[in-house]
Amino acid sequence: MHQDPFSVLAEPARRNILDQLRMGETSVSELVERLDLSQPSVSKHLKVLREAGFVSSKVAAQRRIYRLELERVRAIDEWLAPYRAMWTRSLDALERHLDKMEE
Amino acid sequence: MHQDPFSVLAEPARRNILDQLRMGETSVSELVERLDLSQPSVSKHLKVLREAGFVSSKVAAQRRIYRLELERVRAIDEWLAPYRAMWTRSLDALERHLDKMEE
DNA sequence: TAATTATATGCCTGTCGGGGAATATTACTG
DNA sequence: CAGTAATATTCCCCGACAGGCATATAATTA
Repeated sequence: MHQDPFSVLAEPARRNILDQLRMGETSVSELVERLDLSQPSVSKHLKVLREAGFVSSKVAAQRRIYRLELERVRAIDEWLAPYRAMWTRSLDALERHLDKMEE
Repeated sequence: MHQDPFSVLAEPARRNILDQLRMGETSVSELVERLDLSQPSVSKHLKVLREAGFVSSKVAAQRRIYRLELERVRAIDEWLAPYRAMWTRSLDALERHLDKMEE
C-alpha cells in the first residue's frame, strides 16, 4: 500500500485536490467539477490520500465531505527542513555582506 | 522525461542521495558505498536528478563529482508554503491563547 | 418500495519506471 | 598502446499505477 507521502504527492491530480481542500472542506462532486476529472478518478485519488492520512472524511447525507489533514504535509516539510536551513543560511550570509557594504 | 520535482523525489533512493549530497560534494562510488546500492542504479538516479536540476556534476579525473543544487528543492518548498502558513497560523493562535491564560 | 443521487469499487489495459547484468565509454597510468 | 578504474548506458523483465467504463453500495426521496 502507499505509505510514502512523497509518492502520494507525485501525482499532480492529488496535489490539486489538496490545493482545493486548502480552501475548505469539499464534497467529491465539487472536486469533480472544479478539477475537471472523472468521478471515479477523484474517488480513487481521495482513497489514496485518505489512506496516507492527507485527508479525512465525514458523511453528510449521501455526500462525503473531505477535509485536509495538515499532519502529513508536515512530514514533507520535515524532510525539507535541513535544506531550507541551507538557503536561509545563505540568505543570512548575504544580509551580513550587504550590511558590511553599507558601513 | 521527468520534469516534475515531486515525482523525482518520489523515489526514496533519490532522496537518500540528496541527503548525502547535503553533507558535501560526492563521487558516484562514494554514494554507492554509503547507500549500498549498485553502481548502475546510482548512476541512473543521478541522471534523473541531474536532468531535473536537483544536482550538477563536474569532472575530476575519472570521477564525476556531484553537487546538490538547492534551487529545485525550493520548488517543493514553494508548493508547501501555503500549507506551512496554515500551521504557523494555528501556532500563532495557540500562542495568543496561552498568553491570555497567563493574564 | 421504486427511483434517484452521490460515491466507491472492480476489471481491464496500457504505460512508466526500477532493478539486474552485461557492456560501452571515458579518462588515467605504465 | 595495453590495461585498468570510474561511470554511463543498454536491454530485458516485471510490478505498480492511472484512466476509462461498468457496476456496486449507500443514503434520500417520492
